[in-house]
Amino acid sequence: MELRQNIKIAVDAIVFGYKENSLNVLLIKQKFGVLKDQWALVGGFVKDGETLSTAVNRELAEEAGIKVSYLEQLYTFGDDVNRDPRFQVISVAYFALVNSTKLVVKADTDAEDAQWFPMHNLPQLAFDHSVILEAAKQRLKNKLSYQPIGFDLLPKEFLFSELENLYCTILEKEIDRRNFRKKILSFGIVEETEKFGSKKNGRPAKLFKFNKLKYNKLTKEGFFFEIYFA
Amino acid sequence: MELRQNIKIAVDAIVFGYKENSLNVLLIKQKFGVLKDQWALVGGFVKDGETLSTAVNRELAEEAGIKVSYLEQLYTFGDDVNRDPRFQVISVAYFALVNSTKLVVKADTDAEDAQWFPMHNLPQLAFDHSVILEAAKQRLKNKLSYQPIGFDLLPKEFLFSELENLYCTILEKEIDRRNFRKKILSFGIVEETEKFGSKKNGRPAKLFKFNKLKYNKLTKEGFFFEIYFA
DNA sequence: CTTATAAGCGTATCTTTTACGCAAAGCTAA
DNA sequence: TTAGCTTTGCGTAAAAGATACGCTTATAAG
Repeated sequence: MELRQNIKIAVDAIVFGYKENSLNVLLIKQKFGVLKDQWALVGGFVKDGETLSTAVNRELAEEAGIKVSYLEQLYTFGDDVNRDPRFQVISVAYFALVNSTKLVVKADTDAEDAQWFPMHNLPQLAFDHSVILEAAKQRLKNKLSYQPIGFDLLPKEFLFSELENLYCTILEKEIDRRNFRKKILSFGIVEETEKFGSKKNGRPAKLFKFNKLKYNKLTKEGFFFEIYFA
Repeated sequence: MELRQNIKIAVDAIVFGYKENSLNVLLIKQKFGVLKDQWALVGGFVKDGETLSTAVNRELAEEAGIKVSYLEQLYTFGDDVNRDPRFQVISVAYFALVNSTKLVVKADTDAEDAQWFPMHNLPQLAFDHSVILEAAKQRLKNKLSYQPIGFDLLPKEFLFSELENLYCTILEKEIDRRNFRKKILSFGIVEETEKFGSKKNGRPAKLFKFNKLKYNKLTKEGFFFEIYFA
């Protein structure tokens, strides 16, 4: 079969990180090529014989040297034929989260500069990357309410106030501290440890951890994680 | 920039229809080519300069001659390099619904045979199409509970019992008739008409219709459609 | 006129959500 | 040492929503 098709396929990753009440995205600035001196999402072309997953993971490793704690396909962007000025490129975007402890990226891996930007202070982005980023932000906001992905943004052990602030920050909403705690604890998938976290003032707080195994077990039994607040 | 990439990009559409307590999928059987005599999803390769949306709509028109009432991107399948035995093909799958009145497709549009199959009696499918179909079924089940897409499967005017049976059938779950009705009506997005539907026996039932405008308006104001039942 | 069948309305009970009050445990500074 | 500030952690009353049904109404068939 002969098939002349000159469409190229790329993958892009939107990597979110959370630290000190701020949601951040990982962006890279290439020193050469068309993207020279422009901030862009981590990504690149898929190689022949490579799967989509392999491609994103490779780009994440090559361009940012980062290990993500959560990764899922977001959306495939191909309704703007001129999204790349060079030629027609379809981009399969992936949504990724990293543990806040890994938020300091070793920059300049190869020929790139990787840097975290707070969501409320973004630079100009290349191509249609701001559109893709907006879609990712929406996905994050939605998923936070019906899947326990917030834990992928926090360290293994965290304070309840950190979890609560994460929800408030990302959902851009006020949540009653006491009801939030009650709801989360009622699920039985977050357990308290013996350790205490350090804070400047106030009563010392216990560290908690997410029991993923228990979550998976409960999910199989029909449990449904859900956090909605007025 | 030189870029040798021999990956081809295709679109596939999973078209669902509902009629007489049965969820159906539209499949086509090509009379020529590699797919000769095999049932497959509607789909084909994207043409140069064509957007993804344009491609699906074109395939839907060409291969099935059908107008869908709902269309959204489902997922991009590209993690199995050999999903197509000829060469590496990445498929962007779309999820579509059609109004039950259009469920009789004018077959043999060109060189194909389009036919509706009930979900519980499917033929062998080409490629990885059964995997794609399974993903679509899951999407349908999920979305039904938090978006009013059920109406896209029914005629403009429908009986409450039809809507209820649609939910029971697709969710494969028993739902209390009276509570279901109460819940749906409480949203204020389904209105009763003056007309009555025809049924063999029992008390005659009013026809209802979905007020999409009102739904959109309410959604902007923060309304959230949600139907979960134990 | 009786029976069968599905539509349509109402209500009591149980569960969940929401809105707060308040005590406990540490830090800081007078 | 103690008063004042801050954050954690627990509890509870009231409001809202979900669930489980009972019962009437309207038609067709026999």
